[in-house]
Amino acid sequence: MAVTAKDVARAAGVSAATVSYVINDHPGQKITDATRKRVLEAAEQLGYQPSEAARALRRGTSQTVLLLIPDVTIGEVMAELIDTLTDVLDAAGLSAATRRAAAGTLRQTWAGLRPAAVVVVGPLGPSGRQELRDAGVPVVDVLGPASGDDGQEIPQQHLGRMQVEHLTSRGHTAIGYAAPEDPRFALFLDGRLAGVRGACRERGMPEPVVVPVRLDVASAEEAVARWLYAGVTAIAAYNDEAAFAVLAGMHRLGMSAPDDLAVIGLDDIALAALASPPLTTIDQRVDLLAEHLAALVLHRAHGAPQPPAFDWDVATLVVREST
Amino acid sequence: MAVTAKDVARAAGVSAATVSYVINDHPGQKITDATRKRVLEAAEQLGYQPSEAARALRRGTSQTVLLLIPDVTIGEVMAELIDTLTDVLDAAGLSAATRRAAAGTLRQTWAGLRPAAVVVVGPLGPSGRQELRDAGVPVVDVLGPASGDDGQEIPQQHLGRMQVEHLTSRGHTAIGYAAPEDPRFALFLDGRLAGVRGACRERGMPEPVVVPVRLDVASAEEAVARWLYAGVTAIAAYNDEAAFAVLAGMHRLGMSAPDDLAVIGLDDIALAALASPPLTTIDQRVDLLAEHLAALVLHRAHGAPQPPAFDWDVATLVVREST
DNA sequence: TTGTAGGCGTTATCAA
DNA sequence: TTGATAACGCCTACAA
Repeated sequence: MAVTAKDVARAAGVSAATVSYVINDHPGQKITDATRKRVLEAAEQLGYQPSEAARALRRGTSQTVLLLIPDVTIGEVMAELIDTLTDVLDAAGLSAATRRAAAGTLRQTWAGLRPAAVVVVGPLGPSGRQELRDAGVPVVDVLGPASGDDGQEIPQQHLGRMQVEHLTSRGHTAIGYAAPEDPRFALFLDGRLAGVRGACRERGMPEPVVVPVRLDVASAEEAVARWLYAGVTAIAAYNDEAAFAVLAGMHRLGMSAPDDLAVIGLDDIALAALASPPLTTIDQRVDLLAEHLAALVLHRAHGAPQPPAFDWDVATLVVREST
Repeated sequence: MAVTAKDVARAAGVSAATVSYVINDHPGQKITDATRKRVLEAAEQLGYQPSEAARALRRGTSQTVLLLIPDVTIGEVMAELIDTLTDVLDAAGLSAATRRAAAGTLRQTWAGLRPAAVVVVGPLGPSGRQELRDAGVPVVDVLGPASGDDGQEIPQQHLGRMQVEHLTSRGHTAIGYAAPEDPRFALFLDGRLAGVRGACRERGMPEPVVVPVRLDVASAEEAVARWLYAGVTAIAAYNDEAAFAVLAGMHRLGMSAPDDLAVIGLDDIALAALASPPLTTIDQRVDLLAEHLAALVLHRAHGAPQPPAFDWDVATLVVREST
């Protein structure tokens, strides 16, 4: 059997209530140093850990933060986001549980858990958001302005814009965009592409030539051919993987970056430096974003001080040789 | 306020106990169809979800499965493992929570949670394992025979062996091994390398020339030079990323696979097909492994039928052009 | 077939 | 400064 507060109380010669006071540093409770010491020692001795279940029942809300993630194969970047978030929350005594946003009814997903907060990484309709709000569950949003005042926006547009800025700084005036086909990428794709489109328009450049690219050479080869036909001289890719595909397609056609076609990726995955030629890309610093989101959760759920607004400009251009 | 069983009971004109019977299909309880219907309708109507906290408190154990993962940057494969595991468990009504194996005291990590089971992906000393066993928490192990009878073994050795088998089938008799430097990879590296060594020995081949490789071109270039000097004609890499590094190093030296040096990776990440040349590798089918682990958890924690032993031979050689 | 009551471990209120 | 007690929501003997 597990060690309970009562066991500790008995060992320390106090009541269970006192144990609770000591363990939680109950504000406004005066505990003798001697008593405190006896309790802590007994707890240590017995390896006491308060039952999360009982705590949650009593407090009406658990210490679990629900991470609603999109229904896409998890890439390196998403993994890092979840990972960092999990670690930081863990350090604050919160435990993260991930669920696919798509799985089952939304209500089913959180209602039983009484989460301390929900971090929305994937899509979540306004009705779902309202449902959560009504239930008093803090919602922290990774995406989009649709989330309202407590939402935070990954400026996906900003990322697309940065890609175009770099390409034009290299003298390119007609660019193509390598977009993944799977509609489940739409979540981030829409923003990034809008940024690219906007940046082109502002500069008086023609619309970007958007071509779907799968992660195989044949598909990429075809895409490259289309871009060439359209007179494009540089490609912005949805992410580094798409950029790899473009490079592979070019390679197959006997072309090489940046002379035949310049390529810029997005994410700066570990392999980006190993591409041939090494891939110019953008590091969106998802680690910093994760820390910010965690701070936001702590603020909304635990009354921690509100973190300063996130500085999206941390995204960093990593210039290598493909542009 | 959250909807409780009592609310449902009131709405359906029955007692809370009856609600519990209906919700849980309590075995050996006869409930009138009319009553059952009324209860289910009321529950649906009110959006009732039983409190996990109260359930856990009552049953003495939560519905959470703890995933102890190694303290390494999460790669595509580890992400897929965690991801699949989370999904399958979720479908069975269990929720997965991940923790770095290294974070804090082990006891601290699980004791409060009263997990339904612990899946050990990372390292876990025998004392820790014993502690869990003493507490009656089922342990499911991804790695190594050290885990005892309930542990499952990823045959890391088998994977290394497969690499060598393929290379020898291509006529190579002297091979090199590309090993990541970070000691935190030791967990899997040791097994894979042992498999490579064993396979070489069995075939009367010289010991593999093990060279550390970081994910940058300079490091890889140096490694390739050392292999050439040692008279090696083929490289087995710890994983696909290391293989990419080797290819990049060769490229820089004006060499190309497989003529100058053959390269085989491990994992079959999405980018493997886009390497130049496309990377021969091994798909270890971590998705199937994850499903098996989940079945094992369900068996040990929920009394589900014991799954058949996992067939490690599902690992599949993916032959492309780098060998 | 359904209802009543007790207890799981914790914390908050109130009394000592 | 500390202790007794009730209540959080659920499940399950047992009683009706």
